[in-house]
Amino acid sequence: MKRPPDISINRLAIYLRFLDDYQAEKGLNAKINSEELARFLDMNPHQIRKDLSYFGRFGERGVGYRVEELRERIGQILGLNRKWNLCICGAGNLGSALCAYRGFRQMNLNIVALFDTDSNKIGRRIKGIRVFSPADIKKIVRKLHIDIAIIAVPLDSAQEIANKLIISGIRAILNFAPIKLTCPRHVKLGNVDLSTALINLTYFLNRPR
Amino acid sequence: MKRPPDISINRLAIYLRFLDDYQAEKGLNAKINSEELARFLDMNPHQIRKDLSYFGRFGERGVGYRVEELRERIGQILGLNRKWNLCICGAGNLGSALCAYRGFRQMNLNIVALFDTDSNKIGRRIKGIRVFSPADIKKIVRKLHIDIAIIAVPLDSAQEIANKLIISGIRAILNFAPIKLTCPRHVKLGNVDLSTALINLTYFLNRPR
DNA sequence: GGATGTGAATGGATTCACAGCT
DNA sequence: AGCTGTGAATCCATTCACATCC
Repeated sequence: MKRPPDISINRLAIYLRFLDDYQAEKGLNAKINSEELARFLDMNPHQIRKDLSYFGRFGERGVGYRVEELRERIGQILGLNRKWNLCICGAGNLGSALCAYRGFRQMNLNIVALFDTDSNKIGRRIKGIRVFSPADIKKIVRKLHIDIAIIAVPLDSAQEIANKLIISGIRAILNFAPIKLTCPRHVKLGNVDLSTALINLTYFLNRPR
Repeated sequence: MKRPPDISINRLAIYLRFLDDYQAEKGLNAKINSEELARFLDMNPHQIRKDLSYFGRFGERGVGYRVEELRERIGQILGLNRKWNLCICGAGNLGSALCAYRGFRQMNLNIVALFDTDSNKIGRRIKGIRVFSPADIKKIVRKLHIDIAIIAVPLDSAQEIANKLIISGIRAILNFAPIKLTCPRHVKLGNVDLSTALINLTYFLNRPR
């Protein structure tokens, strides 16, 4: 059995979200097979089975998957059966949007602090989340046991904030600024670029047909 | 010469953004070769040359690339040498954040309308962008010649809004709601999922090391 | 000489097809 | 009988190596 590709891990998250909804609708004893699941998610059933096979055996041959069990086990694999504490750096629109994002809470991802340089915001709450000064990153990360930081600050301050996070002992950073951050090996770095998806569309619209 | 893979197109956008900045710093006659470019972007120079080769010839052998020319031609390929009109459906935090996102304006992507069901917002402006009722989507899309719509509404109303956009004659949709939208072939659909990137991190943190 | 551009080789991911279980 | 789980086959992307041209 080979090491699962990153992209399979992404897809597990998609399966999990669907199974949550499906179970909410169909109840605790719901069953589903790879073909139905594929139809719902507009995917290939072979791929779903292959993705799962990297992590173990989850179904009953001749029957399919018990939704509750599959949900539980994917949660375990993704580390979503425990709570994670997150902070968001940058209390602008993007930071606020992420604070309010329902998908996080549902996945056991709890935002416990915001950081912003704006002294009008420091000490107040946004979406119920307390705003701190970036000068206090180290203190707060330790005190609140923050595992993951999200960088939602402007381009120019992204690396500076990242450095503060790194010395605070954070374990992972998700960066929304359109820049390649440099980061030591022991801090896991993820990136989201909001504009590339859009530029893909302009490319397709621009092509002569 | 084969059809360029989608992922090469994404990378062109990354090259373009870098070249914009690089030219701003180094001036109109700047030159760069694939090795330097790769170093800046933390990539492999072979990959950069391969990506470019799908679309034509851009450099001078023995010299490298003239930044201005490369910038111009990548812009052409991606359709970013013309303006695009966008609308954003959902004037919540995410919609507002996207309105304020500097990266769009810089790439000739102009947000010209917001749509929201909240009657307190309709008729007002957010970040300088006028808010309209979703009932007026068809009228406004045509009047303002909107090419691309961004869906930043809650999960439950995403498909409904998508349907309105589809009948309005929109050409492309970028969906931020965590759901697979159904969409006719002639409307190009892109998806951005904010939580998968995060869940990738929890997976890595969760793995025994 | 020196860097591009590109076929060929390698490495990964997806799809297939069927053995293996229930 | 029927669906999972998985090696093998295919397909696609990345990396390499060098012929090519300024």
